[in-house]
Amino acid sequence: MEDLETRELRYFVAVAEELHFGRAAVRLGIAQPPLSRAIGRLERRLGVRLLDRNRRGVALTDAGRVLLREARAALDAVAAAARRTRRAGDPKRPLVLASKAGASHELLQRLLDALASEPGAAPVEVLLCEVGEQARLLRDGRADVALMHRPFDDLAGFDTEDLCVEGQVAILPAGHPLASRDQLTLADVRDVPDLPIARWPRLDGSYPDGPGPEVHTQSQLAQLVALGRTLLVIPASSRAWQWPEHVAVPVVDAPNVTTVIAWPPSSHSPAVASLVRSAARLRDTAPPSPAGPRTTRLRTAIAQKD
Amino acid sequence: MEDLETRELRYFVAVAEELHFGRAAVRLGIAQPPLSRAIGRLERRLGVRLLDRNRRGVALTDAGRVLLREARAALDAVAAAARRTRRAGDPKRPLVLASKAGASHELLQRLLDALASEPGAAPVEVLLCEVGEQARLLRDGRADVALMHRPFDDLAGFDTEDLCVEGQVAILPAGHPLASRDQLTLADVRDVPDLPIARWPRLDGSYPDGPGPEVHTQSQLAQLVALGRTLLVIPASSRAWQWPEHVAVPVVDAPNVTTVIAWPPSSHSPAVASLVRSAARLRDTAPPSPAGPRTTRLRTAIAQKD
DNA sequence: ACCTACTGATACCTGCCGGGTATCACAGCC
DNA sequence: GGCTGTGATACCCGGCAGGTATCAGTAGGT
Repeated sequence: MEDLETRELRYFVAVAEELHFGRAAVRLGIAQPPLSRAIGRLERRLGVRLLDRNRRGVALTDAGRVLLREARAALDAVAAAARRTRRAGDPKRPLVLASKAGASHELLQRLLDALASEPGAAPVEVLLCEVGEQARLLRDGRADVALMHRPFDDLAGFDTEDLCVEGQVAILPAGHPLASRDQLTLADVRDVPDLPIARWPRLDGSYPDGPGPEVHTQSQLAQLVALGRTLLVIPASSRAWQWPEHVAVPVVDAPNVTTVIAWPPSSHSPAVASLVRSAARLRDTAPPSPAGPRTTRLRTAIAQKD
Repeated sequence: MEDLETRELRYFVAVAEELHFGRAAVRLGIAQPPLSRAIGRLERRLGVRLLDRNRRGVALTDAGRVLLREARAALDAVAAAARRTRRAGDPKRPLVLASKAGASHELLQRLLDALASEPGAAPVEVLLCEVGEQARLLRDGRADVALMHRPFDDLAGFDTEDLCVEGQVAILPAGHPLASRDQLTLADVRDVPDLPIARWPRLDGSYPDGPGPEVHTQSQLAQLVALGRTLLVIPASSRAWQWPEHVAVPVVDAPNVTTVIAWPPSSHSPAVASLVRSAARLRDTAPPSPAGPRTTRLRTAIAQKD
């Protein structure tokens, strides 16, 4: 019943992701036989079958799926331990704040300004990342704190503080008929035949079925909109998407999006606590649009550049 | 930069807790020299000094304190991975529900009754534990779901759903003057000279200073109250404490206590989700105290399956 | 049916590293 | 100064991780 080693977990994750011992071994930089042995020993020690080795390839069992999820979390925790310890030893470590590239730009700007003007605040390093990447950065210790968006991002396992609430806009190619409307509903933008919703890859890299184009970066998507191939519904403050060729139209019945500041619950760092306090103070004293209370709806119709 | 092994983390935690290489080695069942080497290698790999080896013993550095906290979390995550995987392989595994012994007894009773009468529900095993133990049981995979109490328990890192809100009562020895009152305030019960508040051990086993008796189990404390040596302020539904020699008097200005059902955010198990749904349904249909203030927030955000 | 290609499992060897014993170096303390 | 107790160092040994070579089963092409 002695507990698992991280090496075994890494090996299992590699095999479970590749579903192929040979490729997994290459990825791990070892030969295939030791990998087979390690997985076999893991199954023996856990007393559970993790993989179905059928004809031509490998499939995960139910227990294997559980271990894949748990092992990823455990490996993240181990990596976070190493990273946070290294950074704790660095006397003038900056705090790392992760934010989705292009999202909540004004909020981030004001937050950084406020921190810069505060005398005792620790320096902050900003890490701009792709959609959904913040959670992993927080979990494995590469970031100390992150700006995330409810209900889009998975906030499970983090402590959070709401910062602001805003509506959503549809981003359309400028020439499209819908672009001339001054407001839309979800029904209007759902199933527009010539503007199918784009598809993002799943964790395993595969794409869901559907008519829309396949994308994996924000720039791709923004360009596809400009080309008149798809449309988006995003929070009003997202800036990276909005090209001159785009038109933003408020979607009145889309669910509101809350920008939150999130941090790992294990964090007892005073620097993180003080950053969160600064962010909350910012929210309470300087609402982004005048006359708004804490939950200001910033539905400012985005000015079309020129 | 290759990542840490769980063995190294276990070794470090042992040393950090014992603050003594020899004793830590005994606890780990190895000799002292390999332990020194392992810690030394860990420090070299992390590039950080973890321990101050001064004259006569060892002290943690700041980085060491960070690693101690992170390593415990990581080891829990690894242990949870093993436990949950084993249980996933067991076809007729019961769900494990952890609850503080003696707390929320009626709620627990009704929950179990409701589950027993539900046709498709998985069997539930109840794990009664000491104060504050639920969080660790959830974190390291020994429990799937737990009843916890805000603001007493640390809910950081778990998903929760509120179940009920209740006031608090003071538990007094029957003969005491205060016991004849029909209600009290916090000012009444604070600093009663002959009934000082009891002291619980900290994580490291030491006790805070103060006049009250030292306790580490609920039964001890209940008996001390019966003996007229201390008093308690606890949620009204806590039953384990209430002996015939006790009198419970409502404390009108004590903060309300919310009983919540909590589960690890990684849990995508449909069995856990259905149990939480049952608990929420129970709350919404059969309030524990008629006309009592209760929260009817149904925020079913349970992730469904993998 | 054959052969072939490709899969993961097995056999066996080797070198490294984790763990053991013996000892050292250093500090406090009678 | 010796004594005691600490962690570090030196050195040896055995087990296990990792390598190569090979086997074994299955799908597919002919």
